[in-house]
Amino acid sequence: MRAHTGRRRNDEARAAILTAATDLLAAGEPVTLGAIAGRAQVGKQTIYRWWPSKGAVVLEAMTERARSLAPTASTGSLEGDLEAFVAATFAAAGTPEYTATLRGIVAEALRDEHAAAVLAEFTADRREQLYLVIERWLPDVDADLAVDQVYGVLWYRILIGHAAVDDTAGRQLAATIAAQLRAGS
Amino acid sequence: MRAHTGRRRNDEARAAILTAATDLLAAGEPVTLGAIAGRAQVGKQTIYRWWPSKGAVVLEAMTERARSLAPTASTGSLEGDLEAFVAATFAAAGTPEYTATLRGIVAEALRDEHAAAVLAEFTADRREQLYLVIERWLPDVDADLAVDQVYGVLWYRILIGHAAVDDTAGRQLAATIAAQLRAGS
DNA sequence: CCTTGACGGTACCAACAGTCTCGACTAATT
DNA sequence: AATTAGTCGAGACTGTTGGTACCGTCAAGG
Repeated sequence: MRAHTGRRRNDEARAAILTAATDLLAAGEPVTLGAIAGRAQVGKQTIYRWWPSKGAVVLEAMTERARSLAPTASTGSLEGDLEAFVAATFAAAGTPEYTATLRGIVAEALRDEHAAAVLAEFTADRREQLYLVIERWLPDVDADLAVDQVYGVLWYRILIGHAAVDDTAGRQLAATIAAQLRAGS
Repeated sequence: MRAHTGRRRNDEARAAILTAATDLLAAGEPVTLGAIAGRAQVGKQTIYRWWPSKGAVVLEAMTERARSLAPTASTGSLEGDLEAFVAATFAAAGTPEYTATLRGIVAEALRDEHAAAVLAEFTADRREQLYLVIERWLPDVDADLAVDQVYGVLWYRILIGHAAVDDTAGRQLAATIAAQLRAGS
């Protein structure tokens, strides 16, 4: 096993590809691989050298962006923490660009197994964040169902589009879930 | 406006098309238009004469099948009715064929506006059924969020696949939602 | 028997995911 | 400095699919 030789991976290209992907998603334009490559000023092969499929690119782009939404500092109570986290999540996910992006991601995941795997990872990460918020106050409660209720309502509304995904909805749901968790402990 | 002349619509062809669509979905095979037409022994044009897009066909096929799942007779309590309905829904939706079908439908809806409209109608119908169950016992409660919690968990788990969608999960969720509704009334 | 319109079948088109090849470039090894 | 390995952007190419156009045929009303 000899050391690496040859030209190294261009990180600017990587960043440009991910940025192009999120830009297209957010703009509502069709996210084709040609469009990503064109906008990133990159050859298609450069994309396929590093990602197994188009869906994987899109999901990685999205995942990077979502890292910004982390649980905030404690507010002093389960109710407060939960409300802050869930409301922030709903408010962020409810913006038109973000909604379009999340829909696009599900579409990718449903026809590409690589993308599905990354989506599973992404959602697991999100659930874990919420679980941590709950566990801080109620370490012994089984919160799996409660967590699924929160993200279930979020994704369901995003996909179907029949009801609002916003700050207010998030607050209402958080209060409901908090009461449910307290009753179950 | 003259009366209708010419050959009439062949209802066998319509049925064959819808059956072929559900068969393919259930079998997990790729649901392409050519495959539907081939399996139904039908020309592609015959499909496009009656449906605006592939997604519309698939969704109509699915909707017809889902009509079978209706709310059952009352068991004597909110808790009982809710548990019966939700558990039956989860049990039905959790079977591998049905899960595959539902995923396929979302995939169609995400890239075809006709399909999206039909999916919106379909899910609205499902919510209405659940709402009726609740309203029978708690006519004055605002059940919108509770309904979304039920179907949210269902769809979320179906799409991500991280947790079971079965009888047991349905029962647990139904009990939780029933308690929540009682507390809120 | 003639017109109307649906039928099955198939050739066709455009868009797209993914592969392959090309000459140019860059970094480690010799 | 020369060699070698591996990346780069670019674009041609393949295969599949959704959707359209056209064919000759079949059924029903006038």
